[in-house]
Amino acid sequence: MNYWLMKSEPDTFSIEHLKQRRNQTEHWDGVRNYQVRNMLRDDFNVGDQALFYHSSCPVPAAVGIVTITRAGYPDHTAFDPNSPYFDAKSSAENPRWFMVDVQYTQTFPKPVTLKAMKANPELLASDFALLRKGSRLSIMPVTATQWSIILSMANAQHKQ
DNA sequence: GCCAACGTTGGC
DNA sequence: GCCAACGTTGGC
Repeated sequence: MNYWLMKSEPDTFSIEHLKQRRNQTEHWDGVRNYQVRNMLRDDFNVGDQALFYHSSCPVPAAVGIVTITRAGYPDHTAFDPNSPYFDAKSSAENPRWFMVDVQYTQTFPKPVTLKAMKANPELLASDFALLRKGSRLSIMPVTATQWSIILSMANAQHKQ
């Protein structure tokens, strides 16, 4: 099983939105980057867990956990001419873009902010993809070590 | 295959 | 709103 970090702009789709969806589940559509596409298509497994990360907002932070309930399958928004994610070069016969399903699992008592992560020497030493200069991927892998550091940060913040 | 121009991301 | 960093596009 793998760990991931998945970015979303909370104005568009926050962890609260996910929590309110039917079955607290939603497909993660709209990825239009090949590196991320490859991860969605090839590396996501049912049961994987991901940090839900709020980006492009006042306090960028990992705000909770989601669980992967369906592995990579074609992103149908690419087939819809009315969708902002439409891509004429993607077809049902030869899909170019993929998505997974995620289910709400947990909201952290307090978000683990980007600022706090940058201030954590262990995370910095672990070469965390999120903290790499110029890192812009909307989905990135998280190691088991990084995962446990971030969860312990979430819990430590809770105890304060 | 190179690379300039352009678009996007995302923190600040 | 700014801008650094990166990805994509398309002319050559």
